[in-house]
Amino acid sequence: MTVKPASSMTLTVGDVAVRSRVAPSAVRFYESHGVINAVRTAGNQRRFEESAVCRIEIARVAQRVGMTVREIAVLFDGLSANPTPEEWGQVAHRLVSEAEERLADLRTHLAALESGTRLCDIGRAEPVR
Amino acid sequence: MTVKPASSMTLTVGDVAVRSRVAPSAVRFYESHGVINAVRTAGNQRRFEESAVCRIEIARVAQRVGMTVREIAVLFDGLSANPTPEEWGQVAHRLVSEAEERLADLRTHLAALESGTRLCDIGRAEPVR
DNA sequence: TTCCATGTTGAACATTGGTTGAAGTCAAGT
DNA sequence: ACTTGACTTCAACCAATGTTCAACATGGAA
Repeated sequence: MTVKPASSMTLTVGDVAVRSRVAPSAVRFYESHGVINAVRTAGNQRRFEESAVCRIEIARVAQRVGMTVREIAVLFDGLSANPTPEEWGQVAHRLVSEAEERLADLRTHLAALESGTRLCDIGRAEPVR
Repeated sequence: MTVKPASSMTLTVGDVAVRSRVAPSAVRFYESHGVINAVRTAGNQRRFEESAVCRIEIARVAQRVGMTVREIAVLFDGLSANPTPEEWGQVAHRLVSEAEERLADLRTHLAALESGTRLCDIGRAEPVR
């Protein structure tokens, strides 16, 4: 049983840029940093999978929750050229887990600062007795 | 009824650096960007409130969830020199809300990408019939 | 009152995440 | 075959978030 490539590596830098609403320079930047992958044509031009668009869209929201481009590239590391919904699901899960962990850290630290032994309001003004 | 200042503006850059576990250069950086406030001694040296330590500690965890130094400075904008626990609580709440909003955005976008009309797995390989 | 650890400023450097521009190549339509 | 828009690389630049260095000032302890 064979599979049909179904539009494999057809998108140019400009195509990806338009579809993911980022500048072409950003598309090249993401490729050079391993967020997306490309093959080259005989004439040395990049060609991307449709999945590159998705990766970029995910990368943008991931950046908003504090992930670096490097971390995002690692997140996408084992992802195949044409990821299955299950693969996307795993990536999404790892991303949400990471973001939840950071939010939990935020809450923990804030709680510690507000009520812990080393609390924020030490040395505050007190009524003179 | 008067209040006792209780260590108002006594901390040097080095004191704040040690207490908040950042470099002295970072303390100066945060002051220059409005994350913390200082008064100057007659000899032009910075003096900080204890609250500066807390601001920096909050700032560090806030950065981990994607907030910029500028955004953090805005968050601290109305905060008094010696904030009450209520003021800290408000700041903490605004911070957590912002982080939750970003996490919600992340979930929304991921859900849209995974299952929406403009889904990630369009053009995927299919068995040849 | 002198010492020197710590403070000050300013500029240069580093890293991350890109954008812009120059100079040249590719490819798609006529 | 030519034109023209989109592609290529490389380098310079930008903003954010700091660090480091030089040159000089301060201030608390002996």
